[in-house]
Amino acid sequence: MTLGQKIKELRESKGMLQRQLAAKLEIGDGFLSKVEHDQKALKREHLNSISKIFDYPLEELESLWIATRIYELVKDEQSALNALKVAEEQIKYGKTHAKV
Amino acid sequence: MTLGQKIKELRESKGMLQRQLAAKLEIGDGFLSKVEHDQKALKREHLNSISKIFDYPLEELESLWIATRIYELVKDEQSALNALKVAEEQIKYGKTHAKV
DNA sequence: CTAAATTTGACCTTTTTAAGTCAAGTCTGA
DNA sequence: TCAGACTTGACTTAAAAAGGTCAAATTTAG
Repeated sequence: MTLGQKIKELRESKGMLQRQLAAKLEIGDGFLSKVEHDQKALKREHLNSISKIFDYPLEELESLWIATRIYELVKDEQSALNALKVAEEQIKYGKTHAKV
Repeated sequence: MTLGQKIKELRESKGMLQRQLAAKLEIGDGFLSKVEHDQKALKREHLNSISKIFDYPLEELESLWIATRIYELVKDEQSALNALKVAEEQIKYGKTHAKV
C-alpha cells in the first residue's frame, strides 16, 4: 500500500470526487490525480488535513509518506533491500548513541 | 557502520593520509574529512575509485552509500523504522509487479 | 613544544527538487 | 453519445541540495 493508494481508497470510501478533495486541500485536481498515482508528493502539512477529513490516524499517513520518499530514493537500486537493512542498523545505532 | 566510517577504516588500514586519498579522488582534504564524518556525501563515481584503491567490493560501498542517504532522510522521524518496513514492502511488491 | 594531520565553519556556484498549474486527451457509464 | 471524471505532459518558479573550496582552529604524536 502506498500513500497514493491509501488516499484514493479513503476518498472513494466517502464517495468523494477528486475535485472535492482537491478543493479541501486547496490544490488542483490534476495534482491530486498525480498524488494518487504517487507521481507527485503532497506537502506534509496536507497529511493533517487528510487525517481529519477521513478520521484516519496521522501516524499511518506519515509512515506511508516517508516510505514513499524512501521508495523513490532506492527504487532503481539493485541493492535496495540490502541498503534498507544497513540503514535500519544505522538508525538503531543512532537511537542509542544519539548526541543530544 | 556508515560509509564514512568504512572509508576511514580502509584509509587507515593502508596507513594513508586524508591528503593522499583526497588527491587520488581529486577532492580537497577538508571535504574528505567531512565525508568520513558523514557530513557530506561523495559522488557515486568516487565509490569506484575507492573500491579499486582499497580492493574492496563496490556493492558494499554502494549499500553503505544508499543507506546513508536513507538515514539522512529519516533520521529525525519518530516512525523511521516503521516507514522502513513499509518501504520494504513497497519495494518487494514493486519488484514482482514491475511495469517493464 | 610543535609540526603535521585533521576538523570545522563560512561561503560559493550549479544543479535538482518541490510543488504546483493548466489545457488537452482519455475513460466511463447512463 | 456526450458529459463529467480522471489522467497526462509540458511547463514554471522558488527553494534546497549537491558538491565542493579555503582558512582558521583544534587535535595528536613524537
